[in-house]
Amino acid sequence: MSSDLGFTGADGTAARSAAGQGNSTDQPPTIYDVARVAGLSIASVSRVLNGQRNPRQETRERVLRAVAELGFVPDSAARALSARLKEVVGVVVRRPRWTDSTMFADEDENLQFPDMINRGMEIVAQQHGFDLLIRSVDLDEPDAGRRIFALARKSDGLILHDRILSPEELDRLSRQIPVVTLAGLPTATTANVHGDNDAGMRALARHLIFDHGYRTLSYLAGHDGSPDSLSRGHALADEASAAGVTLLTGEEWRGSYQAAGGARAIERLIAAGASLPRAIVCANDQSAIGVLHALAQHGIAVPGEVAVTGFDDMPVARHLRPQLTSVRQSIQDLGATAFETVYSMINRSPAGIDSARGRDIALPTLLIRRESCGCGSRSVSILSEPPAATPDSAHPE
Amino acid sequence: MSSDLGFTGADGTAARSAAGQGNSTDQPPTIYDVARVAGLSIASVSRVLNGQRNPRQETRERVLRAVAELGFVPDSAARALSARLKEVVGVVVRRPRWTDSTMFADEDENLQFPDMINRGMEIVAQQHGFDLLIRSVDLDEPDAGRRIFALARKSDGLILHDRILSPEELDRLSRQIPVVTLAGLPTATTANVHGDNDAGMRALARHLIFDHGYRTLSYLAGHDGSPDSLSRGHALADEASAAGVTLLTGEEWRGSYQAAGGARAIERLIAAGASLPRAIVCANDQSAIGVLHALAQHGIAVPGEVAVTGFDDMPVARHLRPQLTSVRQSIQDLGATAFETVYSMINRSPAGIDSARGRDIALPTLLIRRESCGCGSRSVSILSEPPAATPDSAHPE
DNA sequence: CTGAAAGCGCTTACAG
DNA sequence: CTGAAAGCGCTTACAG
Repeated sequence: MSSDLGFTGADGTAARSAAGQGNSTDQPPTIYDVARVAGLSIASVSRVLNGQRNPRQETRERVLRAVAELGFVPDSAARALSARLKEVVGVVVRRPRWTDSTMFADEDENLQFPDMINRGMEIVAQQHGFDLLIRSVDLDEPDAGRRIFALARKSDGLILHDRILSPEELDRLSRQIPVVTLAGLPTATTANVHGDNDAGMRALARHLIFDHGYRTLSYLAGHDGSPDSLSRGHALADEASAAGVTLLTGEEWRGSYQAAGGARAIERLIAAGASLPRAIVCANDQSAIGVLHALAQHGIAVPGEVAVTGFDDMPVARHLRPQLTSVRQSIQDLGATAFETVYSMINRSPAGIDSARGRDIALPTLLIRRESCGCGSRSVSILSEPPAATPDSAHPE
Repeated sequence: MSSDLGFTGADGTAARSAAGQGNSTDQPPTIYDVARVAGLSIASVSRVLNGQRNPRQETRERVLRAVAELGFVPDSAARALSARLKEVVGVVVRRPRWTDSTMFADEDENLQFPDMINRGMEIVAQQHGFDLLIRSVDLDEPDAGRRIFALARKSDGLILHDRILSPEELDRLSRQIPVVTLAGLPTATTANVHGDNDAGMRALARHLIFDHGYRTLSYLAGHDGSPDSLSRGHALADEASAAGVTLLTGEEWRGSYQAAGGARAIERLIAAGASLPRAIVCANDQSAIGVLHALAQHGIAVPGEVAVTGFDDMPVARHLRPQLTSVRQSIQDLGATAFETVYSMINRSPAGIDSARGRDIALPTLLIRRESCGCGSRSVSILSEPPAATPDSAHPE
């Protein structure tokens, strides 16, 4: 049991003298060293290690003993080359531009979103013996495309956080290697994973409209062209028009998914003398933080005068004053599911890859009512069930 | 210029029909495809691509054209195997145990520290065409050692955030592959990178003792055996004894580097009826957050009754009430330097590796005076220069 | 300057 | 069940 963990028997010298002269750098042992020590062929060593075609008990033991003695670990490059499996999934994150973060030094928080997703991936990846190769790419980079293709050649599959490739590039890439996006929409050859924006936003919209009775809303969007921002916006617009409620949108309501963008939008509106809606629905929590900040600066009471909501329910949301009403996504699940999806595509079965391709996987979202919408202490107008201050209300499926 | 970026000419069909039948999955082109299209040998293609032994202008052009047409990117596994360079550095992070984070849901913030270091690495890695393979390891994992050796076989070098390996394992590993630690102390075969704990803590200690005149201090340590925590503690003890000031330490002052640990320590002390020192010096900012929290719970004024300081100067430090006095480390530099160090060890020159081994690289730290030490608005007792509320005072070199 | 060939360290049909 | 051999896709001496 103890020697079974490997590396234990390694007195070192014996193994090392066999491996070579190495003074400052010992060459790690190869499968040939193991075969020699075990008195077997490298094929047998390989079979034992990979559990193929069950070898004789004695063979197995000799191999295992030699492996432990030498501390042998197969070289991944050789393994990858011959088995056509690198056990690596590449992850592409868009590097945050430092342009929008002067005002909120903690904007680093924003890193949390992709980082938390990656964390979810990593946990699952590990269970499958995979590692993640995370590469951040700058949108303005001239050869972002090349860098992603290069990453692809280091990986068995790719997960893309953002839209960086042109549709043509994405198409070519996803023909060569399994690709899963978190960026919004599947294509014929890629799968996509996303939070159920539609259901989450509809639940939130109904809560604001019917439970609180707000008649004027605005949508503070995320950055241009973000599919998440778009689908949230659509769902909200749909609910608003169905209920005959006014919804303000447009350029002046464009944010950046960052606190600074939300704050700036509010500052401009106030400077322009615009009158604010009864509730501001933000594309994400970060934007809402900026909005809360700007409103506080101008002494506008939240939720008394203007209600504010977020989306994502990041950990920080419950610590804001007032506590932020938001729509929870299980961020780690997003990552875990994205990984499971590429993994199923990678795993040999060309059937698997074809069944996953083109799929759009929506993960459940949950409306979390806190104070900033008007619930709790200073709730304003409740038409249906009493809104709870605790996270318990589910969205309609 | 436009076609120089690659991938542009790829009408696809021509290349693909050459590459194979592939319906759902196209095989990426290999160097053989490029050679065929260019009418040259694979050796020439390789030379052009790697800038070896300058080939004729025409040869170069033909290769480049074929590469662009096919969208060729070399397979990393094949490259790694034959060139003995993977262009990957493995990074081992200790996975945070979820035991200590019940009370502070935002303890995820703690992830920021290793994440920010990794970010610093990544930026530099990218400049050298390297990627980072980040693997988190659980201390309790029975075969943490094996997982790290396995990571080593996927990498050209390793950066270890924490102490996980036994000294023997670390020794064997670092003989096989360049290893840089961030964990505290170099060995004969590894290099270490760390913030200059000693200078930073001494500057802080002198500030508290001489500028503020505090005569009783305590050191709220980090988790057991942390070299950073130890050297900070030593420096503080040294300054305290030199100045004839009382320093409380010991088991009751042990924290965990996390907010919860700091809060718990204070709670216990108060519950035990212990009287608090004039200033509590915490091993890091997170601990200080917990301490501030606990003191506030008991209505103890900071810095009026008890001063509190941190270490690290995380972004959040300036947003606390009172703003936290701390010792700044450039966290990204820590990562960048760690990478530069492994990189220099990897880079062929056995001279390079031997000169880096055994080195202990200290990065400068900077005392940041804010409110929690007693500076600024409610400063208490100033013996020397007026402490500024802004980050400007340097530590003694 | 260029090409043919060996070799990197594995896995996996193919024989026996 | 096991071994000899081919092959994965590159790089790099070695000839020419």
